[in-house]
Amino acid sequence: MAIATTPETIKVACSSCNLRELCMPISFGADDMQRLDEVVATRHHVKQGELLFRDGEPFKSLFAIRTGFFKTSVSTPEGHEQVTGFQMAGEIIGLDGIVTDQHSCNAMALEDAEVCVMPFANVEELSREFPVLQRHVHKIMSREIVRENSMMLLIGNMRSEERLAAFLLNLVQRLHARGFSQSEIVLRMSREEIGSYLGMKLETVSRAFSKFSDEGIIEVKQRYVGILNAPALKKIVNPTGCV
Amino acid sequence: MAIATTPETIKVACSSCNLRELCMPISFGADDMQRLDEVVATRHHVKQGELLFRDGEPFKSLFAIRTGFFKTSVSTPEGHEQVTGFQMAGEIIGLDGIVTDQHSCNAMALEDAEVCVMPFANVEELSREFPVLQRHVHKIMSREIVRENSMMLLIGNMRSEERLAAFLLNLVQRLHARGFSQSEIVLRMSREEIGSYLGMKLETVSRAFSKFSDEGIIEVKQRYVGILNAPALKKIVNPTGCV
DNA sequence: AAGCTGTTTTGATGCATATCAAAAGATAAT
DNA sequence: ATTATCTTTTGATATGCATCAAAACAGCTT
Repeated sequence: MAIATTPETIKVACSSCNLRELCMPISFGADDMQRLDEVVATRHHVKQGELLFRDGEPFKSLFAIRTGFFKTSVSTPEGHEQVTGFQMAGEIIGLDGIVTDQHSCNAMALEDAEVCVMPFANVEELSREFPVLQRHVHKIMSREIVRENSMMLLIGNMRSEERLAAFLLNLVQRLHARGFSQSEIVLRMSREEIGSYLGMKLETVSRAFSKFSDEGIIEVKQRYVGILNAPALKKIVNPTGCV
Repeated sequence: MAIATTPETIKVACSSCNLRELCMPISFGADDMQRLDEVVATRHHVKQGELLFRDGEPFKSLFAIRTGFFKTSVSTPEGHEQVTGFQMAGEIIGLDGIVTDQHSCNAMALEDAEVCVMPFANVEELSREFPVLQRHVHKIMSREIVRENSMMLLIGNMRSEERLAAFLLNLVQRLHARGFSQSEIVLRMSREEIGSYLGMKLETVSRAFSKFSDEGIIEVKQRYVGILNAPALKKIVNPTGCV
């Protein structure tokens, strides 16, 4: 199953986890809270560059990211990679494996990471018992469907600069929800990985960064990105400004 | 909620539905089978061109397509439409609405259609009672996530002709699973809708059709498409032929 | 059958992004 | 420090697809 992970087995409780608001924002009684802790079997560390799971591997568990940063990707037979998402603390990965009991994408740690291993059998069992958990699981899956809908819109309809602007805004918004700066990002992924995610080439990504930088909208220094003019970025994504 | 549908309210049982193998391929005892029938509250007819649900509308139910053909789509504020999927008999739509209790896309009937209305509260209640149904619901959502992953790969990495070839093969495969021909399709959607789905313009879709036709791979007569050389189509999608 | 409307095809041209190439800059290893 | 390796930037050019335009075609209406 999970390959390239350290065999470490720390048992830690959801009930006392500081990420619970993001990961399991559901309210239980004190007694039930102990039951909720049963969803997480163990924790695993994944080192930068290692795979948490890979395409074709048997599916057993979902993973909640505690620390670190992941990318998920699929590939053509010829080896062209398409990054399908970037995931950070509090987010759940592995949902792709449910349908066939096999994972259908790769999940690589872009920085040293720690994940909570949630055997899917546990998730389903507790979901039957606790409607609020059941609802939460459904929402997580639905959210992923909606996110991918909007990615199809982005890749299918927007131009390169709009895509990059949308990407940066989405990233900073999610980081801000985790207590990071509203205006500063340290990218965990390469230009090539951004390009793969957004359906463009790394050179095009680089050029778009340079253009935004020239226009004073952002400040770029390697993987550091400072957002100097967020409204301008938003206007690039949505020129009309309505909504 | 569901707009532009006839208020018809026919109560029909899943247990005796000829689409059950596609829609609810789960085996129950005779007694439990009656309970399963409770997922479907009513049926609705939707006329060609009408919306089953629209972006922003409150989410109450999932819909199982009994007959007919749908497209789902999202839009930019400026009004650019991105078709996110085409759905046919036996498939489930509405999953996008779960996360926010509001639909986030539009679902339009591309031909007169009939759907089974499955109030999501029923689905969740019965899922708690029947693990096999619970698992099925999870699989349906996971399948949608995996499908959208592969759409991102398609739109982000393939060229126009590869996209159209992949589209035709996918369509014919799904139709064949429903008892239709392996080599003939009557398209329910316009060139523009195909283009929107595949991230290309209607003219480009048309040119790709013409090219395939010139090469003798397919036969095109308006919305009728005959597949004359399926291996050639497959080779366009996957030139190396491995896998 | 004739006229109208919307869809599809085909052609000519333009543009955004890919591709090719090389330099500059960062990171890691010796 | 020095060299090697990988990433990023920038430039020159090519190309696939979009755009613009118009004709051909099918489906309706009268």
